[in-house]
Amino acid sequence: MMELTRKGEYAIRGIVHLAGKPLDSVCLLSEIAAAVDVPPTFLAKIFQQFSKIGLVKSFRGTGGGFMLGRAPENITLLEVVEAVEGPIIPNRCVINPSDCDRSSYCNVHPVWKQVQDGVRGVLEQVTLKELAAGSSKS
Amino acid sequence: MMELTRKGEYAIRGIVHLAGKPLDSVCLLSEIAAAVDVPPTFLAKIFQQFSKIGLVKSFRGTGGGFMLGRAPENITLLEVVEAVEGPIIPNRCVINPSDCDRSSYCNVHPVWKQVQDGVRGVLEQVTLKELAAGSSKS
DNA sequence: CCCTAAAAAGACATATAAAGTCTTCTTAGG
DNA sequence: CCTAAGAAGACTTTATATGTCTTTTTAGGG
Repeated sequence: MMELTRKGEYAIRGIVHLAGKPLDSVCLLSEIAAAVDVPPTFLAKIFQQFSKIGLVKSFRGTGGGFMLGRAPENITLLEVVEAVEGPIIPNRCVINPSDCDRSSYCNVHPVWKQVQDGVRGVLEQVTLKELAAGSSKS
Repeated sequence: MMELTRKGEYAIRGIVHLAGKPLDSVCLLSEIAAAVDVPPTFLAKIFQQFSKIGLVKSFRGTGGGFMLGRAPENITLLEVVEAVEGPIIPNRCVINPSDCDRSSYCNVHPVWKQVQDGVRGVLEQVTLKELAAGSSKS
């Protein structure tokens, strides 16, 4: 359980690759897709999601492509993962207690909250800069 | 992401209910299913999995049913969850590095390991005894 | 102004897994 | 040998993951 989907994995690979590029250099989606071995059409969807929330900037037309929306040290793994996978929710009742009609006597509830906080805490400490370090495959 | 499935949720509800019963009392599956509001046929599958690894003991025929396999303070939430959901694996490459052909230059790898350890650590600290406390709906 | 290169958007298709059901078999007690 | 349980496995249905395809929009260059 708790497994990252392909989408999440591809998302990380793709944006980490971009983060390894010189800042402000525009990068073709097709180039990224080839470099990280992800279906280009699928990666396109992912980068569109990134673009909407400003994790990356996109440029259309000739000479277009993508670049990071912020400096890599200011983008956390948590942001990347939640951008495409949605919020980290070990159990429905963590968000909306009313989803869990037994919440009044549910001792499991706080445990899931703890799991959620733990996972988010780990992912929040990691930035794209760290992840891109050493993976300079131009 | 990272969401527990229904199966996992049902599994917890069911075995926590059982843990709230007096020790060594045999409990009908149908009674448990009704009490925790889970489809009986589905819960049957879940308890069969529990039975195979000794988390519960089962008795067939007239007067049969289920009881906990061990004292509730000796069964952790981690065991329960992994029994039905499988091992906690945030990313495939955590288990088998060969699944991740870019592991040589993959800095994300240790992060997932940390997530895995964190989640397991939390779930391992919680026992059925604690979860059953206060939920004495006989 | 057109032609081409790119991303954006949305509909579509397929595959896998989750969620649940049904039927038959085995075991045990009365 | 009849009935009450759980065991086992096939089956169905639904949802989600994983893509693909087509059309549209945007921008640059001749």
